[in-house]
Amino acid sequence: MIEVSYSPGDLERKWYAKWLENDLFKRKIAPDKIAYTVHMPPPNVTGILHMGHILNNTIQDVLIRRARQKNQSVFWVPGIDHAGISLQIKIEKELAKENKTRHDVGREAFLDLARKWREKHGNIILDQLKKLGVSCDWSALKYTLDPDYYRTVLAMFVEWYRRGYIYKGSRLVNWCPVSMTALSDEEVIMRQQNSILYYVQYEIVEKPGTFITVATTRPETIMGDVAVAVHPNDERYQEFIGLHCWRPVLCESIPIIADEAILKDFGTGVLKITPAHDMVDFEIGQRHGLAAIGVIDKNGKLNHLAGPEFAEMDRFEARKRVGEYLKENGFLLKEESYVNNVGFSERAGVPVEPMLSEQWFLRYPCVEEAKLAVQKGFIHFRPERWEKTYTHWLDNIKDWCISRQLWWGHRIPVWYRKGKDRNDPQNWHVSVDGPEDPENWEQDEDVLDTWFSSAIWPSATLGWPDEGTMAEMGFNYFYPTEDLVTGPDIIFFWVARMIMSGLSLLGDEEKRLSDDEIRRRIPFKNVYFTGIIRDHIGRKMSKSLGNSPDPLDLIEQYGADGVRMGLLSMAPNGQDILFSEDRVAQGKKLCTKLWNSFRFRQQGSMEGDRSSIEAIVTRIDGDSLETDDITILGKLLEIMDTFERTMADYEFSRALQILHTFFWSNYCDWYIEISKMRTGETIWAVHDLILRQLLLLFHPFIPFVTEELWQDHGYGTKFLNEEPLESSDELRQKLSQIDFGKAATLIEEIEHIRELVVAARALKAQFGLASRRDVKFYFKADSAANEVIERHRQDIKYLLLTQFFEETVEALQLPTTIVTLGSIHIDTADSLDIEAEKERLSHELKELDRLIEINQKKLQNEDFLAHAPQNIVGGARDLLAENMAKKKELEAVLLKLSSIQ
RNA sequence: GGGCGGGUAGCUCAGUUGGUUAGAGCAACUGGUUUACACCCAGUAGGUCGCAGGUUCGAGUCCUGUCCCGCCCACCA
Repeated sequence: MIEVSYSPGDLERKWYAKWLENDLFKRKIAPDKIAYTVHMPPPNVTGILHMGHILNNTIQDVLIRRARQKNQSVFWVPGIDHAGISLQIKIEKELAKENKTRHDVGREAFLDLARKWREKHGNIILDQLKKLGVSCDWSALKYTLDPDYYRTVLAMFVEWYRRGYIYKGSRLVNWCPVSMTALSDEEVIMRQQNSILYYVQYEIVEKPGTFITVATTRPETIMGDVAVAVHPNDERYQEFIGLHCWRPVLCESIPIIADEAILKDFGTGVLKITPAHDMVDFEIGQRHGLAAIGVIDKNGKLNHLAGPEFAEMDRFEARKRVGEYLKENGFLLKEESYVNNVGFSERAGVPVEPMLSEQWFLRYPCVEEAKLAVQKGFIHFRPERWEKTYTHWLDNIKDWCISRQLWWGHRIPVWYRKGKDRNDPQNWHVSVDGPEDPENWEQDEDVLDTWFSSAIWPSATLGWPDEGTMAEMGFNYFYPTEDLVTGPDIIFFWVARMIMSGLSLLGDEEKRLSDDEIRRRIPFKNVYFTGIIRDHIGRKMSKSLGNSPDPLDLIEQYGADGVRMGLLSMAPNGQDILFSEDRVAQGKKLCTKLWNSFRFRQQGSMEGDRSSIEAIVTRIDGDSLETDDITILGKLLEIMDTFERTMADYEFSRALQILHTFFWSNYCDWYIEISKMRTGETIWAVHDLILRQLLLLFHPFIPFVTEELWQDHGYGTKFLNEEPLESSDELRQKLSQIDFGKAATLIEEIEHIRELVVAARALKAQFGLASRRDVKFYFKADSAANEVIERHRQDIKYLLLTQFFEETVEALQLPTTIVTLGSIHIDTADSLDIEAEKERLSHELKELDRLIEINQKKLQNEDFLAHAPQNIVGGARDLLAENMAKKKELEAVLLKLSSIQ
């Protein structure tokens, strides 16, 4: 017997421990079964659990548990990411408290600190996930800096280097002056800024006293100007092209050139060219063979090339000072405020500095195949619209800067011969294990972008490229994986790169991959993009806003089951999610209701065998079955079908809605109430059938409470998730002794009874008699309807809480309501306010008239009759007839009322 | 500048290939402890489906235009 009240905390801890003890989540290579694999997006070691994790992992757990119910061999691979730049910043901050930099402690000591931090804090988020009930195979947990994973990442670098996709070059990259490293384009986020547009005059060398005016937001880079450019067709400046002008700061003569890239209608149409500090300028500089003068250092301060007046000055301070200098010396024509977009470092939150530096780059492999894989449906995105975003990115893809000037991460496996030119590949050694004579070499100081290491995640976690480990992990069995569940914000960072990596590396280099080969190499077949969780007014959840609830608090308060249920119910397909704690509370309510429905069940005899469907079915006596039993079972089979369909489309909240309505409205509010009138084993067996099925259907969403009820109720000896879930057809087979042939008409009959009960209750409520039990009802119906009512008379009386529900042959002078089966009168026992009643009925009559008019109009329309399909026309006719009949009844009652004065 | 998503009841959202009288939950209001459940039950009220055209016998659903809100991409200094 279960406890009186449902309290999730203890039972959730209990069952998670038991599941782990019994290796319920452990993968099994079972060739006779279909493999079903999912990779958990590895959270960062520095991460703290937020609502996004909860949603994401709940969805995965639902998919995984469903797969177990379908008797598939399941492998859910958990992991954790070393979070390169993020943890490095954290450790540096800790050092800063002691006034130290990483250079003070040295590389090895620094890495030790980071490792220790990870050991201490790195598993917190995984422990938090366990509270949610995630059923992943913890024995397969992979960390991106595990020794074998580390080697795999290096092997990936070496292989791509060997194939010619990785190269080293001096390019203008996004530089973060705070983290002191290069960043990829994806790590730069554009933000709107209120800037100042400075109009600066440059005097023409050949025409003293004549000026050309440049508009710039970055005066601090003027010292790096090597030219001034205009559009070749710009009439205003034709005479100046080919001449020179004086650079206003650090005075020097620089050429005036023409280039198509200049926009005539922006600012003055004149652009200052600073190749070392601007992407466009860099390209123009390349085209015109101009030098690049870098005046800003890696720490964001100006250097000696900016001249003694500005050297050592911070770039933003310098912007102000140069502005003042220009003003004081008469170069500044005017300044105006101006809103522009500036790239910021995602992690450090400061503007990035385009900086010329030596970096490693990846030319993406298999770009075309990656597009095809999705276009041809080998990989299916949900919602599908993300395909466009994905394809658009691939169409405009640029080489990826993969080197980072950090220490925490996978160190680039390139060695340079000591004392030789590092830029000459003759002096390079590229391998996983390094040169045999390490004393003559020094390794590249940089590490790889964290996202580079996670690009190979799906196959590396399954043992690739080591054949022994692959066999042990069951690579050929579990790869390609089935579903990936992730946020659309990392579609470029992670999803696209995993696809390209898999396509490129899981086989030899080929000019063009065949469709079969693409299918073999892709890392996953479906990508489900979740929505982003926002607060109740649509703002992104963030620490600084303090609008993000702590998931652990929620779990404490509502149980993991409640949180899972609540979150899924508020997560429509592919749209952002407005968080509402109210929904979480509702999630818990559902669990409580389920709990209480079992307490109702336990009031009945618990003698009968419940250990299987077959056992339950043998307890059913076909002759004792009533309309309500067949109806509820028929309804169950019906919703199982729609449930399956919506789940197959990954429409979780809709599927839940279907279950919820069946359980709450059909089962609890109707069937349980009706069955209170009944006795005998058959009715309890029907309850067992329904409850058993409900536990199975609900289990993937609320695993804990369903397990508790399953075990307590004796539905089986195994764990609930080891029990297969029948399809509705299989269940129908097992219930073959029940005649569902007439279920459709029975459902209609029950609908009519329900309509009658609802209407009669409403009548009772309208006259304020809801609390009274001695209210008398009369009904008037034709003979067919009378038979139906007679069959359900006891139920009706019970549901209306009345002892008196009798037939009358003529309309009575009592408050009345008209339903399909006939008219219902209520005896208010008080003297009737005839005028009020007439008004109430007239109001109802008006509504009926409106409905009648709609259908009459339709049926009088010849075009409608000619074009509309038969069932629609028939439906309109039936409806009209039904409403006409009701109207006739209503008018009869009204007439009766009018006859009494 | 380009692309995508959204605008349906006070709030959050369903509404499947156009087809019977546009739904649910929450909130509001009314009444109720009847032996599973007040984390409950019964009932009431609340909508010109952003706006304007069009196609159609029929439009929340399809087409065109338009206005808001949100996101992504993009080198106008």
